[in-house]
Amino acid sequence: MSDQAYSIQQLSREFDVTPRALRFYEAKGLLAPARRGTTRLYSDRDRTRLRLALRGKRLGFSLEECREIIDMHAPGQPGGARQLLRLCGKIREHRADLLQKLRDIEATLVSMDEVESSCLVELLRIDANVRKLSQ
Amino acid sequence: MSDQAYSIQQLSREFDVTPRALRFYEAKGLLAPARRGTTRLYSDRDRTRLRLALRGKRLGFSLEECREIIDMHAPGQPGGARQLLRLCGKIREHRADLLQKLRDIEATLVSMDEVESSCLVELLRIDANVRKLSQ
DNA sequence: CCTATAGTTGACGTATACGTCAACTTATTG
DNA sequence: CAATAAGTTGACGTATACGTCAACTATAGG
Repeated sequence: MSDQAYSIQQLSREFDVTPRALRFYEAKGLLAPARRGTTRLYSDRDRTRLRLALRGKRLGFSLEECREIIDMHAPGQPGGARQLLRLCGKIREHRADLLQKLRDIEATLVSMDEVESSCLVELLRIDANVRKLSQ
Repeated sequence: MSDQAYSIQQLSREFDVTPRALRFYEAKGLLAPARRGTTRLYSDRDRTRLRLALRGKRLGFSLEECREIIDMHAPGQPGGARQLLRLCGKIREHRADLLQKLRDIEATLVSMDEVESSCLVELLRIDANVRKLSQ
């Protein structure tokens, strides 16, 4: 376990986001860096949470949803049975959402393949014509 | 090919979006319904484009990106070789994006499974305790 | 000690994606 | 024909996710 601490610039460069975005994520409860004076010190935990947040964003989740998903992983108090059941429910919801996205991706990839195929066919046709004419 | 025409309400109900959203998508060039007087008449083509747009939205694409993706399918002028090559490029970009999303989904599903497992284990532990106490 | 660099907190601006009136026009029906 | 119902175009409001200053602080190096 590397117990590293990162400055806001280091982290922002590593994940290609602006310092402003990191502060915004903090305000939204996604990150909670320590402080040395007023300066933020990001831990490996923050780094992991950021990674998960950006992954969620790529999948079209809002920051609020990202926080919900990330907080599932949070190794905190497991809570009572009631909390655990709620968590399981949330997981089921988000999983259904993800499976829908999976189907959407499959379908989109298929139709992209189709478009690309007819595109290549057309290109070959044009190429054939050019060769014919320049013969 | 059903040559149906839909009112704005019909379409909005079918896809669970508001009429306002449909007008907005039209303003953004995603839809182009015919008119009877001033009233919009949506064709099956509009219906298909709407379906693709909503699919794109679920995957986190902006309406602008959705339009770009949808316009690929548009059976219009195939354009010259230059246009076709540009189209192939666009397809490659979006495909890379989708494959990244696919990896993101896989990873998220895996970690959700992990969380759910430990959640269920904890629930069983609690349940065992309860049985023990009420025995 | 002075400067350069990195960091901080407001505060306001902006792009996207609509929601929500208001005011008006058609279209249908008892 | 009068009253709903459904449609239209502005116009302004709102939530999200930051961008972009401004003004100030802290700290390390020459």
